[in-house]
Amino acid sequence: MLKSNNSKLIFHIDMNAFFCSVEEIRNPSLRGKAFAVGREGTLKGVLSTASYEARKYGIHSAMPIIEAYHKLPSLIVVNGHYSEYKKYHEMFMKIIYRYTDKVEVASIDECYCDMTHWIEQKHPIVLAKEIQAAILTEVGLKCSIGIAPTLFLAKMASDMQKPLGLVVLRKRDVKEKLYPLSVKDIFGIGKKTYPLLIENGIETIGDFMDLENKDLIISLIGINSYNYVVSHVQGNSSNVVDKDRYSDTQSISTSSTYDVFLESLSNIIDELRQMARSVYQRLIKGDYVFKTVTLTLRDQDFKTITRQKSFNEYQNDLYVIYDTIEELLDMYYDETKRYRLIGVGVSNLVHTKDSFEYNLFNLDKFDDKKNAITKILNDINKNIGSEVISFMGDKKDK
DNA sequence: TCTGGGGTCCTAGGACCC
DNA sequence: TCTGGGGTCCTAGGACCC
Repeated sequence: MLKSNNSKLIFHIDMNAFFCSVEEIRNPSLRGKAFAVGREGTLKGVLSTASYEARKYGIHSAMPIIEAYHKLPSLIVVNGHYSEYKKYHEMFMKIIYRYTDKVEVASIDECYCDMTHWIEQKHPIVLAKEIQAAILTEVGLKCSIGIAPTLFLAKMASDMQKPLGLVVLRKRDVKEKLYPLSVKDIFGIGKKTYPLLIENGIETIGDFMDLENKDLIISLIGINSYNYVVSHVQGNSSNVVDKDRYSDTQSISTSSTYDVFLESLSNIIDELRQMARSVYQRLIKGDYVFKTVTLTLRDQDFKTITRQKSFNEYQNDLYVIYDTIEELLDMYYDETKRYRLIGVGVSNLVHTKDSFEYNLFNLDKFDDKKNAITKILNDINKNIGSEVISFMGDKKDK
């Protein structure tokens, strides 16, 4: 049989319980125990990841800590160490780059690889086992690898077996292997859409693909979402691994939830300025300029509003962020409300060198200013080292 | 049970222009 | 006594992901 020229060999490589696995390496006494990564010594907040042992008790990522303790009072909760996770990310990625440079990094614990060029030299399963073994022996991490002709199917395949899974999913396997799975296993079906489908009797991917349900599903989620899912499941979605997919940042933001409600305006302004500095530092580090500043406020009823202001020209000044945030706060702060979360963001970003107006009018001043402000920021933030962990495991962990 | 943080993308409505 | 229509930009909200 002739093989299509476009046929590709895509791997999706996914670290198993990544944060917990790193914590086990750092502290081997955690091994085999029911533990989770979150915030030590508090009942507020949610978990980032749960160990496989903890998952047996129904504990998963994004679960409120108090609820997890309810399920398992002896649960161990440890603080996360994000900079460590980044180091381990670099370590396992280095191994993957030995095999190909056609890699799309999807998040800190997973990536897609185009392995098509290996077909003549090595059987895909042999190749995948080799990579798994290298990551396990050299870094100490277990991963699952999904092998398929498209990115979507490869991701579905890597989810099917954990830990150290290795699943091949060809187009002709879709009916047998994918159709029995729940619709919630589809990338893009989340906690709003899933119940909607279930209420209407659409429980499995097979139900979703049944043409008899087509009109019903379109009435529930719209034609665009319907077509999106169908083409992905059929294996007609992208097989292009795009190294640069996430290289251009669209927005930079920070936000924080407070244990006690923020009551005074001056208090809120202080916190927002601190956040503005942190956003600005990342902006400078990425060498971006911005056009839009966004303020986020969430009140005691969990109602969230975002208010933004855009400029006609690209901006690079910390004080523009300060002033805009205060302006927005003046306009939209409601003193009868109590706020539990506040946040600052910038968007409409371009790289400094790509900003025409910017180059034209401000470039000569830019480097001096940038260096001066970076130095000030470094001084200000020197003593702020505490790390807040904010990353969840994969969807299966939830 | 009581709901983190940092992102992306999509949609809908209004303003504005021709 | 009727009030086009397409394109684009902006804002706000929301779903979803890890």
